[in-house]
Amino acid sequence: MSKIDIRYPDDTRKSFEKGLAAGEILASWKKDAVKDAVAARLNDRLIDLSSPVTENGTIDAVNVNTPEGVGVLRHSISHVMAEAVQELFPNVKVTIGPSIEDGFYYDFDYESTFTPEDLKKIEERMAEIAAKDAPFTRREVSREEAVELFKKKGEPYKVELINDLPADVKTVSLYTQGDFTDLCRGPHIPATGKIKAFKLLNVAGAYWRGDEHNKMLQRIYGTGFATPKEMAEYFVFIEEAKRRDHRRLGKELDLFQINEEVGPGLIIWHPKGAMLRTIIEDWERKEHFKRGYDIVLGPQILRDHMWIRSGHMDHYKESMYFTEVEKEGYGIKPMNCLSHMMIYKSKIRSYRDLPLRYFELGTVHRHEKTGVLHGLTRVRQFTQDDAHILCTPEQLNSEIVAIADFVKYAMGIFGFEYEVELSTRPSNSIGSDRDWEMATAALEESLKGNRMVYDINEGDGAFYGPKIDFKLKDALKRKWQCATIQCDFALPERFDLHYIGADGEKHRPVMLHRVILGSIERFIGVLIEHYAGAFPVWLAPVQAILVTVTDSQIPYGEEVYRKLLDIGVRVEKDFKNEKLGHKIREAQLQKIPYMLVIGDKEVASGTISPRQRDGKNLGAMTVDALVDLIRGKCSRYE
RNA sequence: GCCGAUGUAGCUCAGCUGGUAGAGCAGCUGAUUCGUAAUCAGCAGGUCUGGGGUUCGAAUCCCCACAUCGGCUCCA
Repeated sequence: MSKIDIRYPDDTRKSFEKGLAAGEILASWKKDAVKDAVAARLNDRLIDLSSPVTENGTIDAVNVNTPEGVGVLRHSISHVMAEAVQELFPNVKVTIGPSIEDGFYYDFDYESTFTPEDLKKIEERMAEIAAKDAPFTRREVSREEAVELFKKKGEPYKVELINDLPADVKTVSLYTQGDFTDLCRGPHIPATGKIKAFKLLNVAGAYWRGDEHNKMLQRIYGTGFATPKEMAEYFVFIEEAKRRDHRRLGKELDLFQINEEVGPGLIIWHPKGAMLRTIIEDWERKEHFKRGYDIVLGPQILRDHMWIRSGHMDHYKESMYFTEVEKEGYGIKPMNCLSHMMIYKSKIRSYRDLPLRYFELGTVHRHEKTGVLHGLTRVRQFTQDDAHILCTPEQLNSEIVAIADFVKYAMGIFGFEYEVELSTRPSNSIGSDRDWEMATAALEESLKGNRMVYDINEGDGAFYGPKIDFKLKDALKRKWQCATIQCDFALPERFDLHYIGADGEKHRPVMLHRVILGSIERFIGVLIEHYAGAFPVWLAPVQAILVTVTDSQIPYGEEVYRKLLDIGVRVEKDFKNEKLGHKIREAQLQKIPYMLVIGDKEVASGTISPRQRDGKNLGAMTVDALVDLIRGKCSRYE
């Protein structure tokens, strides 16, 4: 037997007989190294604790309290769920079951449907399997052997998966626990006894291999944790997230409604929501002027031939609404770019004019499929903080960098963290290969030049060009695209845009489509959840509310009210015949930043006593002092 | 669009196996005039999402539509 040399994370080294199990190698390093371990990492590869180690390298334990470790645990729980499901429902066909953020799922093909009672039964069966402490065992077989095995078991999906593996894959690995064997890369926990806390959450439809042309399977979602305590904490988080849900807060704070009678995906902004939106839009206009944008406005409907020329008719028709005016077909705009290009085309442009930056708070309509609508974040009519920048190819990079800076600044203002993705050419696209390469390279170089961290999203670009997407997360960690920068060589070509260069010749400009907040509706949705409805003073639709202790202070209260309104403070009054505690509570539930208490003392001294939303009492102060306080909190945003 | 669940007063929700609808909060009226998260009493409020059907009788059972919720696909 030959020897292997092993290095541990603390740089101690040992040598072992080749083929010793990873778990044993770890155990001989530190006594408790495998106590919380669910797998091992050998040279950056995850393996089972029971896997024989046959090569030199660095080894470490993967503990269940790490993100990777809990992923292994959840993946193993999904196998246990599949075992339980097959025992309870023998004609179910298994497909795939990975771990995901916060849990796991497994997709099954089953002619009937799983009910909540079924989930309960499955859960009980899983607990029994866990109690058995059955070991997970791995074996490698040839792909032919695996195909035979799954054919015999009557598992066509598994057979399809194996058959679709690349030709150079000669063997596959199988994992067995109890009587259940699954095609799986692994690794897995040593035995089902490691499963201490799990819960099945819900059933949902999911297409086989994520393709809507394929059969719809039934996906069971669940979650699992190292300990019941961690799982309890997770459910507390879920409850908190539900309290932050913008659809709930939108109702409670009286910001907006979506009315069935009016139509799905259409937002009706109530006074407070409209105020919030106005504040954001005013801020945006100002920020755009600072950065050299021109404000423009285009019509809501444009003749069909415009959409034919742009390619929307070929590539976007099913998402558009159409209408007819005097027998002439019109398309309701789903994007703002066409009008902006017509502005560009309205006269001859010189290279000296570029870049031109046209900004519009443009309202667009998109016919979203019914199942995708979601509060403010996925709607059928929305307003974009849209701009189109027409520039020379040489100016592209600095313009993209400037936009990325703008995004960074804006997200800083609202306190958002975000992720960046570069989306490349989709299958259904217009434009030449060369233009796509140039456009993609321009975006990528700007990201790299700015040392931004980003992921690549293959084939997810717009039909006219690649894009950089900036994604924000909502309270339930769902990601929403807000800002985006799209590089477009195709539309300037289609609309024959040009400028006169220094050489006196015509040249083609490049167009950048970009939004900073994206859809204002969506952004506000995410913003509501981000602040849990407790908006900072500069954004709060109501900044302060006057509350009287008794009716006798009403005349003074009215005086203060008029003064604050006049100064421009967004103030309300609550002079109802209720006890102070009642009014404080109502203002608190409305998350108003300042409650201005007026009792006899305040009337006598010509003051108000502000109580902050956080419960802190600021004591009596003059109205002027309060105004200074509020203005101080808003100054950064003016 | 697809899969599943849900749809009762302005809001949150009860309403068992079919026997003609109930609470809390909000609203209105009155009493009370009170110092930092709910004062008391009374009143009013519903074609039980809509449309068909089964039945002597439907909020309850069946079918269809619409909407919402959770996913899938798609997407700002």
